[in-house]
Amino acid sequence: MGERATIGDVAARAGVGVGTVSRVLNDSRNVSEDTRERVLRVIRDLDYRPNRRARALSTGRTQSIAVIAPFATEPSVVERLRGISHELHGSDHDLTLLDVATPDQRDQQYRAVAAGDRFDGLLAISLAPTDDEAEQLARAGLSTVLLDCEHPDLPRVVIDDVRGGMLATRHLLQLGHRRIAFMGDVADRGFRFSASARRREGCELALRAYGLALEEPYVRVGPHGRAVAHRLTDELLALPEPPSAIVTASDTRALGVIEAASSAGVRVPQELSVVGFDDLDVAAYVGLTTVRQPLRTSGGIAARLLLERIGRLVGDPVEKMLELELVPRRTTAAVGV
Amino acid sequence: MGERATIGDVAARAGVGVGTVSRVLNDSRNVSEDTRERVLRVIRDLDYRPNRRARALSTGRTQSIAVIAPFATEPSVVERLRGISHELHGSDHDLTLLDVATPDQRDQQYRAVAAGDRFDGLLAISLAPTDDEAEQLARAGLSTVLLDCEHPDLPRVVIDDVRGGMLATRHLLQLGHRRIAFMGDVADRGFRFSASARRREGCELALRAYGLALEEPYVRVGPHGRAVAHRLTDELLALPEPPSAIVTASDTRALGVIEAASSAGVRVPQELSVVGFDDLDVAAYVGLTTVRQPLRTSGGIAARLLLERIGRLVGDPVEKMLELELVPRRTTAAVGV
DNA sequence: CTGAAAGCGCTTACAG
DNA sequence: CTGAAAGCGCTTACAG
Repeated sequence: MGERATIGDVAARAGVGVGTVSRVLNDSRNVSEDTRERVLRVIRDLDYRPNRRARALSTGRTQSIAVIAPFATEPSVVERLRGISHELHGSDHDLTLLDVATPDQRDQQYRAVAAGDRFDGLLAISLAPTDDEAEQLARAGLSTVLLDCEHPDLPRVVIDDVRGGMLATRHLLQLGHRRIAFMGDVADRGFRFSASARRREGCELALRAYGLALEEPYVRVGPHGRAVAHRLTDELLALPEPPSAIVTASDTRALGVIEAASSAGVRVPQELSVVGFDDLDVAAYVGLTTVRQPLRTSGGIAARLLLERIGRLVGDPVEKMLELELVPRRTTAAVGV
Repeated sequence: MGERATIGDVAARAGVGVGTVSRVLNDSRNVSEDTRERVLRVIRDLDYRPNRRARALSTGRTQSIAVIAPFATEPSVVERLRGISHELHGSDHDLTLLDVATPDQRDQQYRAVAAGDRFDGLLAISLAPTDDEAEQLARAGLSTVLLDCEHPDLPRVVIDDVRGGMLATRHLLQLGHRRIAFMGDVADRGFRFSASARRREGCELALRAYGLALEEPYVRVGPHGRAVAHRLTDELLALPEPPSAIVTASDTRALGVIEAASSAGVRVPQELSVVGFDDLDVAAYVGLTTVRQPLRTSGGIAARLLLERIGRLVGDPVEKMLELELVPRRTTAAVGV
């Protein structure tokens, strides 16, 4: 139980008061060069490191930021976390991961964070706060940045999901497709995801420009995941007039679509075109046509934004909009017949 | 800045001392039913939640566990983190992720954790501590569990990597392959990874049983990743007598091998058999023959083990050995010629 | 069963 | 420039 040195030990050994040691540690100025050096030497000799808990209690700052994320479901989240983690390195801030697997947990985590004594800042990925939650966070004085979700009062890093849906759909329209289906998230299972609904809007807008509508049987929604997408694809393929192309709200779903097509003996892209969303690593590998968004970068940008804001209570809720790009690969082709 | 209630507020309003409130919060016994109810009512009325920092300072317990992980490199780590996170839910413990991308960071993070005032426990993934570090951790009284790495003094959750290498190699030998190459990690870049070296040992043992040896040109090592594996495969294929099969130390590498073979016009499995390791989701999708290890489960088991040990200073260093299984799919076949 | 007090290891006015 | 002291919000012997 290594008996760690405390600030008192350092002070005693250096022949000064603890206040002076603290000043050397923080203030910098208002300490004579002599004293500073003596204290620093003792600190080194004793291998003294300030206790963060004590400091936190005293200053009200924790040096720790929370990330709320639907971790278990989306590989894209992992990319974002990488960007965040990278940016936090060397910033002297911990990253505490608050994993969310159910709507209940989502609510719980928001409440726990807003309780307000554990973190300096919050980064929420994909899980938009309610008005109520946003207010709680503000009241707790907790700097917050949203990533891949929105709230009018909070700074955020986002993409134009509507445009993303349009990009995917337009690509298919230009290839001659007319029977285009959309596969995405259920409206709202309590997570308050919004990206999928927006992408669907974009899909509808693009179709409308061609005088087409997104008919009900061509819209399939369900929880995220390859297996679900597989099942939904089976449904689409069983339709009297199956679609010739499917726009999906994520690469993971697109993989499920391809899998289902393959089991059903439907050739991609000859008989069915598929567009994903995200451009995960696996997309390049599989040759998936997709809408690329800068996942890792988005995490870095959000983290930097948060670090800038921590402490300062300024806060016009800026919005950083990241670029999208359609990446055509081998899962889309001109319409067959 | 919502003026959160403190234990003092509760005590005042309930007409008792703070010690009593604290007892209601913790002890349970030694408080009259009357008092307890009164205090609990006030706690509810004031929406009081104890300040964890203060509690931590006072008890020396942080309710927070650290996970050191080579996060940025391995998708398999993500699976493990899921298992850990799942197990921690409802345990009232935070998970702080200490990401490691370089050997320097590895050393830094170990040192920071061993400083000893921020965490109740440590879970180290794939990054074996040195004797020195293990001792520091013990001195700091920090409960530690290792996952996918070993130290004689610490409890650990592992697989038999040697056996894993044997399983993969034997499968190929039984298919008639004799020119078998191994592709894995460089000996040690400072991370202290050991899995790859063990798997290679297993590969050699299996070969020896057939009177074969693992010749130098058939051993290719490099940092983890698809791109590197691609390059190493190019080297192998350029050999005067290229291998007919490659055992890789991870699915990610196996994907790089397949990619390289495809670019080089070498058909898999007809001209080249490939075995991965891990059985990531993508393996099933791609049809990769691989050695399956229970990644997510391993995280859960390690987390549970850690939670059991936190606080209790007992500690015979148990070892939990998880099962391996060869999963034959479409990237291995009987030797061609 | 319960209150008053000391203590956890820091920071930060307040004097000087 | 520097020391002594109060305070951050808890827990936990110590009395009673």
